[in-house]
Amino acid sequence: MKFEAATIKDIAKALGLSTSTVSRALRDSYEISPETKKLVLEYAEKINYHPNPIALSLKERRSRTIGVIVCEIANSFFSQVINGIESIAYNNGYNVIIAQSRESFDREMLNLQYLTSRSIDGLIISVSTETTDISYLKDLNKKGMPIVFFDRIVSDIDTHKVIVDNYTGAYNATSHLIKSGYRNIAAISNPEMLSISKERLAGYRKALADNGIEVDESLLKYCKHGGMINDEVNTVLRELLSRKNKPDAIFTTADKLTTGCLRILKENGLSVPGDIGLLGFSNNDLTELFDPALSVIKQPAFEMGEIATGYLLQLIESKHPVTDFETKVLPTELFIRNSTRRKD
Amino acid sequence: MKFEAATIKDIAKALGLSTSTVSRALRDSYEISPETKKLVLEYAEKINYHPNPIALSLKERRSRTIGVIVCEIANSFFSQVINGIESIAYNNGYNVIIAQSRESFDREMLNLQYLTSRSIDGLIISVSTETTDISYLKDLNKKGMPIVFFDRIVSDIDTHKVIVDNYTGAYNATSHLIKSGYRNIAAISNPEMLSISKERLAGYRKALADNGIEVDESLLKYCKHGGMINDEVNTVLRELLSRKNKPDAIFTTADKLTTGCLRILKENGLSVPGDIGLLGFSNNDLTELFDPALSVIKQPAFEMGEIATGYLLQLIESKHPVTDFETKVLPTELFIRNSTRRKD
DNA sequence: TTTTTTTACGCAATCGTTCCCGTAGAAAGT
DNA sequence: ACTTTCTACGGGAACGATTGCGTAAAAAAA
Repeated sequence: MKFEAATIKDIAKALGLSTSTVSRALRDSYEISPETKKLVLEYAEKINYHPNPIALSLKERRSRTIGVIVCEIANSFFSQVINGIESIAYNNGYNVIIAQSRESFDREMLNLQYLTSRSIDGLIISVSTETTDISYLKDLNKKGMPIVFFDRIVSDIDTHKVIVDNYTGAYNATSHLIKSGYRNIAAISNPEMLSISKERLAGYRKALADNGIEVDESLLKYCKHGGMINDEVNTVLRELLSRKNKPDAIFTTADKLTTGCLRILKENGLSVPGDIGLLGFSNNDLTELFDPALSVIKQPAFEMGEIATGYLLQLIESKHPVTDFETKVLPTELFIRNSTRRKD
Repeated sequence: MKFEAATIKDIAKALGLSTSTVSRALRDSYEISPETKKLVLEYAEKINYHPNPIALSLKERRSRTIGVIVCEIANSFFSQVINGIESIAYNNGYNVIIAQSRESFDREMLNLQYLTSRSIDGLIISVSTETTDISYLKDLNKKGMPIVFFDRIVSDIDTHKVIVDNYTGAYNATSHLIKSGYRNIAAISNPEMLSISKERLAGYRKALADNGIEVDESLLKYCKHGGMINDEVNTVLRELLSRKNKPDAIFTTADKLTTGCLRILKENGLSVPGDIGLLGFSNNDLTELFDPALSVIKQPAFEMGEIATGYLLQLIESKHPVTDFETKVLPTELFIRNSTRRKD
């Protein structure tokens, strides 16, 4: 079963013209007489002719397609970013192919190879929690593949990047916790190698230090798979809650960790914020409906996608190799709700 | 700035062979001597050769790409379906292009034209709330484009379909509301033209009837844009709540409507289930964290994606035109939580 | 009338790959 | 020694569209 589209040849044959003439007529070339143009255009319309983009891609050696790799589209943050990406891409006649790494380096590599072999013109990526070996990305970039990083960036590759001010976001969030009376604040984070983890934990540390609270490293927990595996959040929470000086609040650095934490705290019969405060990064639109309504740090996800795509198209369409790269840093927004409202 | 990949010609030139020989060596043809094969394979590996899929697509007149149109990927149900689609597609060497209609018929048409002009081999679609004119889809199907519908199907086009038993799902949900003591049960739904709306409302009606409750048509409200516009949920809720005999429970037939309802009820200071019960279709994984934990009807979204893709690949790869079509009907699952737990 | 210019088209190469043919040269059969 | 059969490879068309170049015929200029 195959879908056969009309080609320029069909038009040429039907009208007794050459394919060149038809092609030129369709593109409104000055060398074609008005009558012929009219003839061709009308017939093309009649048989519903559309140029074959694959043939065009082959000829022009560009696919007008950009690849996007995120860990998962079911994550609100990433789906919002993707919406931003698509809005700009489609407006510029570009197509978007989305691939999910699911926080696995192997899957990320597979997707990367798949996308590049599919002749994408450029790549927008937020790396997985497992990604430490960036040689493939580096090679790709060196060979001329335009790449833009967002959110989870890698510092070693020189290209455009779009992030938020993770440090300040985490600093303000932690400060808010302290101001609310919490002292023994644990942090649950993605692996430390991740750029966002580093920055967010740095902000957390600084806020504690600025308020005269010593950083207790044993209150810092990492989830290797970014909470993709529910059990790992469970494990670190059990560790934290079995301490003699239990934390009175938890700061989480990722969406999945934030909601995962709340789920497990509730499953364990702990009341939030009664027994323990909770605040974390999350772009989920429904956190205000939670019990308790969650205090969260939000990123301007849609805008990040827009900016990243703007950067990428700039790289793709630049005639000369670009050597001057920008890193756009956007502000985060802190939403204070019940999960950090201490009853005292 | 352009990314130039190695071609078969590069190999041919470097080794003093013809492109035909290289091509055959790479495909392990019997007409090529073992020594030549080894030579070619090693060199190809060395320069990291990958066949250009665009050239292949042009030659084979298939893109190994399937198009997916949903209303939005940020919706849990659809992102889960997409995960199911991708898992099967990738395992079979197919690529997936996702497009969002955002409940707009115009956008759906644009995406449809875009995808077909991008030479997709097949299409998986759940139509928008606005879609009534299906002539384009019909034409496409007639011309040989393999199409599989899921969730929001159209009865007029004969092809494979994947749905859930919406009728029974809604029947059981409504029965549960009645058993819980609710009598004056309103329903908020997507437009009636949508297959799922029809079926779900039919289940709702039958459950009322079977329990001796007369269906009050004025308790049935429709949201034209499926809750994409927050205001429309607001409007219908205001209408319902300003009645003299207010509904004591609400049954919603779509994810966005369910969460939207809860948000507005809370904004209006109404307690759920104290003042009003709430139960609806939703595939959101976080509804149990809500205040109150939401009673929901879930669809086996991932499985639906898998099955739809299986059907589509079957259509694409079938040598002969397929005339015998299946409609797979999967069961829904009812989760009873606090939003329907009447305090009495 | 002859030459030049313009108009309006066709031919053929190109993109990367596959595949149907054709064919040297070696091996095998007579 | 001569014919036949393999073996191992090359030539070239094809997929659909674009585009530089060449060119008849018509129009304009000489």
